[in-house]
Amino acid sequence: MAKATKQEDIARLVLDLSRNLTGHYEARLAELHLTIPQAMLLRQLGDALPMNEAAGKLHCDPSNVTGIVDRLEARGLIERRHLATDRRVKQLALTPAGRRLRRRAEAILQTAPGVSDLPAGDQAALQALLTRSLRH
Amino acid sequence: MAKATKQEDIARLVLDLSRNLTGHYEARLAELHLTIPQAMLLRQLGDALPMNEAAGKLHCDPSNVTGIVDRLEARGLIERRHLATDRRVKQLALTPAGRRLRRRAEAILQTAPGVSDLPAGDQAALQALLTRSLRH
DNA sequence: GCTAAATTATTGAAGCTTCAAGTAATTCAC
DNA sequence: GTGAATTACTTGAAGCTTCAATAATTTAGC
Repeated sequence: MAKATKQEDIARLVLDLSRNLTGHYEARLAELHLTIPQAMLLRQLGDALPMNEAAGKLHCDPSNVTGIVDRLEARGLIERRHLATDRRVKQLALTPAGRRLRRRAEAILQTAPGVSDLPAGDQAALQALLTRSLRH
Repeated sequence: MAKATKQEDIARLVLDLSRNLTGHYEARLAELHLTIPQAMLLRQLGDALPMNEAAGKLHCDPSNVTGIVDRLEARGLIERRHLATDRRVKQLALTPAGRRLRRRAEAILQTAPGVSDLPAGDQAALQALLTRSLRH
């Protein structure tokens, strides 16, 4: 009776797989007492970054970054630095502790359960199809 | 420099595509003044359902359903009905207005931009690969 | 140079999400 | 049949998300 169109089925699969992945990342990052957005932010801080640009990288609103930074800063993982040349912007920079934790978070974000069990050929095919879907 | 593994790339693509899809649904559902979770809940209410089971269908915590139901009920789209045989459970049922809105929400949830632009053969291949990834 | 417009970060409101704790009702165990 | 677990729903806290509004600063126009 469902009469779901094929595109609807595929959309469901994408959302389900996405939920699986984020659930996995959540669980693994919880061991580091990090949330996904916090880890994603650390991940971007190879070099110092204005909050402004961090929001861009994270595909979220700048107002969102404020809270994430507040919590990471409270833990001493990052710090806000006033930029001398433009006193509006605050540069985000890792502390030594932040740098250490970032390495561990990155290792977690590099895994992809489910996907990693596919044979190499299938992974390549999947990558190509997803890329094409995204382009549209 | 990126040195990202292929599985990491694929995970990114899945998350990106998922973000695209939910962004699309959000925008279209906003025309009906519905959020995605609200539309998902309406979608499940072909027949009346205990809140309990609704939480299961939505893959979320029961406490979550309370708030979503509060808002839909405040708009007169659904109602809580006490079950006579077990006074703990509250059945969720659509009102006539809810039934009408549900049809419009379903039409939106059946679309899948990006995916729908792939040729039929690619769609089938993508569906197979995603299904296999989910099984692992 | 000085006003107007644009830009950066923050705050607050509303909604979703999870978890932990609490209440009410039912079931189980004896 | 009464006391103890179990189950259904709710509430509250903490975090993420968006949007709208605000303060501080910078840039542009004139």
